[in-house]
Amino acid sequence: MTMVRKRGSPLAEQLLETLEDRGYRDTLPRRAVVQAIAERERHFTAEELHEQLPSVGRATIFRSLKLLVESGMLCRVLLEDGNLHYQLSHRGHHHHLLCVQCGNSEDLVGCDIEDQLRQVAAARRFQVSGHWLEVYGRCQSCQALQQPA
Amino acid sequence: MTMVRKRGSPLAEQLLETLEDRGYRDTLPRRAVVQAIAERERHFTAEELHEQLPSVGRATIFRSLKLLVESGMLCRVLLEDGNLHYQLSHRGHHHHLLCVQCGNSEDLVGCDIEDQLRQVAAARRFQVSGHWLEVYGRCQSCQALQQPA
DNA sequence: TTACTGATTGATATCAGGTATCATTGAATG
DNA sequence: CATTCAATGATACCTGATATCAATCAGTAA
Ligand SMILES: [Mn+2]
Ligand SMILES: [Mn+2]
Ligand SMILES: [Zn+2]
Ligand SMILES: [Zn+2]
Repeated sequence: MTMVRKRGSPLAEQLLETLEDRGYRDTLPRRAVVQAIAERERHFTAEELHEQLPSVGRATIFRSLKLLVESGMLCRVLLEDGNLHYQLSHRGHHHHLLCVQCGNSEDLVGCDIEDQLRQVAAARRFQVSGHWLEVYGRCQSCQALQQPA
Repeated sequence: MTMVRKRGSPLAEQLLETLEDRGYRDTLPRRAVVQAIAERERHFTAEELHEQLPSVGRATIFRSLKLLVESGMLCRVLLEDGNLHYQLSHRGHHHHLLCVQCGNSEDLVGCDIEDQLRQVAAARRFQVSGHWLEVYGRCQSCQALQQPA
């Protein structure tokens, strides 16, 4: 009945290493969660993850998500309907172009929204320390699918 | 035991009129909710409102909030801690400068973030239809209060 | 290898914010 | 007034998440 610690995908291993570097232990439930996340290509909810991993306690699912978000490996995505999803984060700070039709999200990096914000806020003596931005619309493929009139 | 329909503040009356123009009835619970909101200067939660108006059913509180948001008279404010608050909205689309220290929020109107977004997204063939933006930082008075070194 | 110890886990309870149901009430209209 | 359907509120329920806490296990030291 001894569970074997199997090697996960390279991405999963990398995520686990980062957690270890931060002082968190390499546990079986954690491995399962991280591996499942590493395999996902789209944003997901905590519940979806839990359905996929019924052997992992719900609390542990949420604890792992929080850990990964705090460590910058996971980002939270606010859908237009107000639901909060999670998604692997490969880069630093960025935003999302969320397609309201197919649900896909593209990362929006290197835009100068930050500088813009800082400027416009500075004019009002407001010291910007952070922000939250989600962009909703239709992705290229969804446009192509229905535009051809 | 017949409740009297009292006249509310000018702002409350104006909000109610807008609701009536949209086909919603002028009811006693609605008046109470709208009046309470009109008196608030800061963002608040549904629960806070319910505590203030225990005679109004919880469901009605939420229904009224949704109505006012849909009608553009109330805006939802996403705090940095993830909590959702509500706040009177006097103008059209705008954003908030949220002070993480005192909790106040200033409206950010007339910034060109929208155009920026549309441009940067268009370059990626993404058709922007909406967005959500909250800006966090410190307001002028909170800076003044603690900066004097 | 084994012993130790605190981090981690999962069952459970609890919470916050919000929606669905539905019998009852009451605002608007004529 | 009488009618009628929008609105209400009690209740149950739901999603997403956290608090508790005894049991377990990963990492380290012996
Ligand atoms: Mn992201
Ligand atoms: Mn606002
Ligand atoms: Zn799409
Ligand atoms: Zn402030």
